[in-house]
Amino acid sequence: MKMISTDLIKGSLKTIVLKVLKENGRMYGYEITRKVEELTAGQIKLTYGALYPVLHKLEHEGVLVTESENYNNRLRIYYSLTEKGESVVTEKIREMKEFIDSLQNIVNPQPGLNHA
Amino acid sequence: MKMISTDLIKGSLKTIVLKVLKENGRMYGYEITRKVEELTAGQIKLTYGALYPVLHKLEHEGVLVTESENYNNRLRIYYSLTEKGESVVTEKIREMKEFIDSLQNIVNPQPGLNHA
DNA sequence: TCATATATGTAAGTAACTTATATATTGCAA
DNA sequence: TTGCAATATATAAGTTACTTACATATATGA
Repeated sequence: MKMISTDLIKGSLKTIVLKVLKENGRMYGYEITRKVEELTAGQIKLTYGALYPVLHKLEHEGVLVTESENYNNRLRIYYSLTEKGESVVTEKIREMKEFIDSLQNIVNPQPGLNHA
Repeated sequence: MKMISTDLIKGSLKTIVLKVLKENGRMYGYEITRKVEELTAGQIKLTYGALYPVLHKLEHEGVLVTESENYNNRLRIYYSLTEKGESVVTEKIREMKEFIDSLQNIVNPQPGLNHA
């Protein structure tokens, strides 16, 4: 099973990260990539070069907060949504659902259902 | 109803154009943007600065061919899929369907359905 | 007469990524 | 005991698919 082209995924990263955090509460970066892989049956694999900068940016914007911990001599930086983050993710998900609907109307058009 | 953020749409443009051309046969650029707007209830509006370069590129790659015509003193350049284009669009649609499935598994996770 | 719709096009700029690189520990297999 | 895969985070340089702005021209309706 071929992976999805990165061009398609590009743009969805932030929403994906936030939604996974909303579902699972506190998570660390590495864990997020694994969760996304699991949810998408390996179709979407986040790269760390994309993930960490996004997490830092979201923290800087006050959407996420961090807690550092040590597990088995390995640093883990847990991220969780702030109150602001909760409302951001709600809006992002709404938008993504509309996006999915739009794509579905294109790949699987229902004749007569849309007439502008 | 707010439009979908361009970041999300970015990456889907090529597939959208090709799929619409597959459904409707011969179309000109302006017509394509209108059709996409119609199909997505105004959610996705292609910009000409993105559309025309993509059409030219796809023509250059042998995915599309053009026929110029004059309608009401206005130039219309009709695009249609080549044989190569047909197989390209089939693959693109397959990929987009997987993408939609993946996004759906994220925004609407089904517990217990995915276990890696 | 003036805005809106129709129709195509290019050039400059942005930013969200990818790819490559860096570091360090654990655990398992050869 | 050596060496690779997995775990864990991170930055820097480069790419590219777009957006925004600009350019041109006709038809149509207010």
